[in-house]
Amino acid sequence: MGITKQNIHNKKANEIATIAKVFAHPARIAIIEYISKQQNCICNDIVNEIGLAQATISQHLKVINDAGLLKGDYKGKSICYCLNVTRYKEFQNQLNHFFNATQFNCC
Amino acid sequence: MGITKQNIHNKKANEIATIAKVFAHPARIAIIEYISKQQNCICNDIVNEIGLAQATISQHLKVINDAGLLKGDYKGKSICYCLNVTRYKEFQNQLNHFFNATQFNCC
DNA sequence: TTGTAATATTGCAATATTACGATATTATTG
DNA sequence: CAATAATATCGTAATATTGCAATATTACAA
Repeated sequence: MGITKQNIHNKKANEIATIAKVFAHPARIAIIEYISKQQNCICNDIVNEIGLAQATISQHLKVINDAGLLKGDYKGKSICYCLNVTRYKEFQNQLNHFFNATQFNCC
Repeated sequence: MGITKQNIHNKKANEIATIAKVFAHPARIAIIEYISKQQNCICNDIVNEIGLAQATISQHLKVINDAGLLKGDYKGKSICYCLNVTRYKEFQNQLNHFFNATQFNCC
């Protein structure tokens, strides 16, 4: 993208964009949905479910995790990935706050 | 991205991702915020405000517009861009629906 | 510890996005 | 219609994201 200019925008705009980016790929939506439905979530199941290579799934999980949306505990040889409820709600609130702050004066 | 595999995911996942993508860049957040505050919004003002080239702003506006979020009317020599309230609320609802549908059974 | 199953990381190729200068359109004004 | 101002599009370069095979880690089990 030529030169990155994300730094010219204010902090809040960057925060919203960063949150939105996590949800901006259907594979990540599918992964989040799938995790949310499981009691014990194992990555290998995700691979079978989503239809992408293990490396790719792992990469998407990293994006979700880096955003703070995951908690992972080892259960046997697998990791049980779980959604971080607090963080998740926080994201929802921040997005709603942005939406609600938008005014419609024009036209 | 190697080969695009967005088609392997279900329709709803793609819809959410498509919506999120609009908000996944700080410049677009800034543009939306700026438009929301104006009575008469002119692109040239946006250029001065955001600090990106006119062509770049126009490109971002296209993304926002293609998502159905804009209405534009010519006022004199300028276009008055306005947010499409209905569509905007629709997006907010769809995102909230997705968030609210997420369960937290695990861990 | 050694072996094994699950997950993460690395390296690389393909595709998408971002950014901008130059140029083309468009609508208004004269 | 010609000139002008505002906006869109084109072409291209830089950067980011996505995807996967191969490989490395990791945690448990034997």
